[in-house]
Order: sequence, then structure tokens, then C-alpha cells
Amino acid sequence: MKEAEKIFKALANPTRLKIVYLLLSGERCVCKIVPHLKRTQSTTSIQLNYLENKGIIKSKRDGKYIYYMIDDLRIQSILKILGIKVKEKTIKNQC
Amino acid sequence: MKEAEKIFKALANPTRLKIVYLLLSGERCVCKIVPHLKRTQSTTSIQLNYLENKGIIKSKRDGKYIYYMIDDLRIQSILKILGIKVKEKTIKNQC
DNA sequence: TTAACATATTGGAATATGTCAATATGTTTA
DNA sequence: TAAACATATTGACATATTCCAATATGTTAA
Repeated sequence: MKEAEKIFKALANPTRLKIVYLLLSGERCVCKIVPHLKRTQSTTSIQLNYLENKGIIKSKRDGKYIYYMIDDLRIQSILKILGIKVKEKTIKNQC
Repeated sequence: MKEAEKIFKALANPTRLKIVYLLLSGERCVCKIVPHLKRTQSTTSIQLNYLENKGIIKSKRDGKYIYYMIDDLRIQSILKILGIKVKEKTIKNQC
């Protein structure tokens, strides 16, 4: 129950929901995420950190870039139920 | 997207999530819901109204009692994904 | 090793949310 | 119709959330 609430809270914010949506199609580095949100870099970073802390997404560093990706695979199923589908598969994610 | 956010917001609160959980096993009148939450009657009423407004639950009056029930059936599937199952089917809901 | 770039953290302001007590409304029963 | 009961609404308050600007940290390239 606490677990479910945690997930819902994480997705109950437009910035975070959009981040998750973007990551559905594959991993992305922060510099690719920021321009898609109408938010500053710092806000983006905070929300990425929030989602990672809750176990929704995870990250890996590659040189000076940090890539984020979905960690909790259930998210995909949940969003599918709500009619949200992945748009296009990202082949490669270069910065 | 806005739709999904609405659902997540609705379920992102322990009082509302518990209400929804209670209703998964069948319709209930307010007087049966209140005692299960550690909240006042007014708070319960406000959250019931919130959920109804968002289309998550609906209500019907029967005399002086008002019965609430799940309206958006997708909720059940979502909670199932998160490991939340209905406990026991309520046969009849008398006040 | 310094400059440049990518990302994280901090502090503070505005707004939203959750709750309660008190009161109002609607319905039934005496 | 008045009293009793079920539920809704209002107003006020405390806390949480979201965001931004500024600054810090970590990494690479010159």
C-alpha cells in the first residue's frame, strides 16, 4: 500500500511524468531530457533524483554524461493501461 | 497525459488510496468507510467528493445513505500490477 | 592544470494540499 | 413537523510541493 502510494506520488507531477514518458522509449542523457521539459536544468535534475530515489528510474555515468533509464518495469504496464504508449524507439542516444 | 496525471494524483494520497482499496471489494456506504480511515467524517467526505469529481468513483443515494463504488475500472488493473489485491468480496452492504 | 561543459545541490518564494472543527443540508422517523 | 441521523460544505491552519536562481561538484579537453 505504501509502495503503491510511492509510485503514484512519483507519477503525479507533470515534470516527472514526462521524464518517465521520455524514458519509456529508451535511455537518455540529461542533456536530452532537459530541452523536452519546460523546466530549468536544476528542476530537471531534482526530479530525476527524486525518481531515482524512489526506484522508478536508474542512472549510469558515461564520461561527463549521465544516462537515465526506467528501473521499475511495472511503470510501462501501468501507463499502457492509461492509454500512454511509447512513441518511437530511440536507436542510439548520443549527446 | 493529463488524464494519467489526474489518476496518479487521485491515488497519491493515503486516505484516497485506502478509500479506493475498500471499494475494490464492492460498494460501501459512507458510514462503513469512515471507520476504516483514521480521519474525520468531514475529511472522508471531502476525499470521496474529490475521487468522484475525477471520475474514479461514483455514488448512488438510497434513502439517507449514500453508497460509493469504483467507476473507473482501470484502477483495479493498475493496483493489481502493484500487488494490491481485493481481500474478500462483500456480500451485502447494510448500514 | 585550467577552462569548459554536464549535472547536482542549496535556499527561498509561491502555491497547493490535507486535515479538522464547526456548521449546513438532506432524509427519515417519531 | 420536530428530532435524529447521514453526509456535505466552509474557513482556517499547518505542512508539503514545485520551481527557479545561484552556486557547487565532477569530468573532460585544451
